[in-house]
Amino acid sequence: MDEDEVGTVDVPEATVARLPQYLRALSTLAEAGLRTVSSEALADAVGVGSAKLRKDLSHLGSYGTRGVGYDVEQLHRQIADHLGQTTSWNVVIVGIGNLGHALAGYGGFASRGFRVVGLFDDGAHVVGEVVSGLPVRPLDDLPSVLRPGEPTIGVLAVPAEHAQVVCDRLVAAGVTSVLNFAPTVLRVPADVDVRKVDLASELQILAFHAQRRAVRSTAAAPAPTAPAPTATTSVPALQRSRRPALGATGPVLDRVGEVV
Amino acid sequence: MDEDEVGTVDVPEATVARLPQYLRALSTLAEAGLRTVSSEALADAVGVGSAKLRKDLSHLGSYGTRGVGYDVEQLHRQIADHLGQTTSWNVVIVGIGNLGHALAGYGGFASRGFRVVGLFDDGAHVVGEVVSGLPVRPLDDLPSVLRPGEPTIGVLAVPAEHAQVVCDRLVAAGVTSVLNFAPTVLRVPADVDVRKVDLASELQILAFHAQRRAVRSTAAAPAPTAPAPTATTSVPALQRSRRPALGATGPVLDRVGEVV
DNA sequence: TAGATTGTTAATCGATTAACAATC
DNA sequence: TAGATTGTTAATCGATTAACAATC
Repeated sequence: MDEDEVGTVDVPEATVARLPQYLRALSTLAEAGLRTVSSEALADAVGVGSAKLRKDLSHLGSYGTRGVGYDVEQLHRQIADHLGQTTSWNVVIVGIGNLGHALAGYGGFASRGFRVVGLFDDGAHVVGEVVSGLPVRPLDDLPSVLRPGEPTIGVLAVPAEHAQVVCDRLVAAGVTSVLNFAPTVLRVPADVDVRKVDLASELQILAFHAQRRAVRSTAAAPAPTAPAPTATTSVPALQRSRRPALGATGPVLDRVGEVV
Repeated sequence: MDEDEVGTVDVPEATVARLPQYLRALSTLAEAGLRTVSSEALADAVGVGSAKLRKDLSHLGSYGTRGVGYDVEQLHRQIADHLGQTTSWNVVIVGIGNLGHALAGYGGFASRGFRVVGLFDDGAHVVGEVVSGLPVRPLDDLPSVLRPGEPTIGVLAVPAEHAQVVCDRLVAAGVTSVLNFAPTVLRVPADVDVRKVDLASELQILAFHAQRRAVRSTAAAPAPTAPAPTATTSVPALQRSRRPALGATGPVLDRVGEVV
């Protein structure tokens, strides 16, 4: 560790993913009038351990003051710098369906320095419509909106079937950062960065854990000697689990193709 | 590894997060008429290494056939089982703003076995409105919609300021799985499972990497002996990086409170 | 039997955590 | 100086990966 310039030192991915949370917590603290904060207090506000927080900050070359803590404003600036929050980023949204619509109007983007500068869709019924103050344009207009030299993030909110094609067009137009809401794997050149948000997956993961809790609590029941007692007998739960076991409903088959 | 019953063996978190992707890929393969698939091919479709896939499946106690591969339908059933996809899950959405609206109409939920059974909001202007076929009800109606015995997932799409209060009410009503779209840390009892989706964070993480690429490519430029050449001279890029350096725009401060 | 592909082993890597010496 | 809190070290844990023996 020598140079301290932003972007010089390597920051672990897990740390990067937490930086936005720290930043947000610091904003809240600053608004509350706090000038200084300890790793303990900040970590707490974000719901992580203080050791992890300090480790994370150490990757930024951040300097707190021993015995005192961190200067809230300075640390905020430092993290914002690392996240590129000093620059305003342009965002284009492709696919103005249900979700694209919502994203176009999402206040959380603007407040963190992201400016939605273009909405795109090739559906005849949407093109031309004005959404959140911006006209929906055909995909062909992409190049005219993407100013080379201005960093632009592409948000993909199209159905899975179209995701790859649309992504290709974004890349062709010079976009190198893509946020993909379609449940598909996108193939992109090595210099393009793709992040994926899969809403249904999130529910599926929750369901996995919930089922597990349910099964566990059932499994913990003593093997019934007589015919099993009625429905949901209270059972010695293992760790977590308050819900009764799942009532079996008809099987459900996964389908492809639907999104947004 | 003895018993093979779903929910018995421990499955690593990283694996759980990939199961929905495998499931989806298997659906696609099945639709394409494939009866059998090798770990190589399936892994490929999901964008992971085949070793990782096989390791993941081994946690489920899955049995493929050496020399042959996996039976597409059987593997699909097996994973669906583990994910609790055999049961239909109820979902309630709280906060019918921009995002809640979109989620209520999101086709990707239904197709994966999630049924939206209730929409809630306390805003005078939304209550009573019908969204995607469901009436928006006041939060007080929560208990009447949540059938004890039916596993229900709560989706939080309210502004950050209200997230904790609303979450408390969900928990009080018996919800033990929460998907949180508000950029706040939720405090919940140990038996409640919370997952968070922070849309702005995703952009921030992309911005971090993009900035890094930009800085790197600039840093790789030979120290100019004469006054630096104009603007974006082509520069020996390190690995990735095609974009010019960021044009500095005014600083942007983070704010709290806005969501959805 | 020969070829293919699994399930598992062992090595490696990255992330988390607790503990503490450094230092304000 | 005494108390507080950082930044870092070292131990631990979990996840990834390559390689290969088992076996269809």
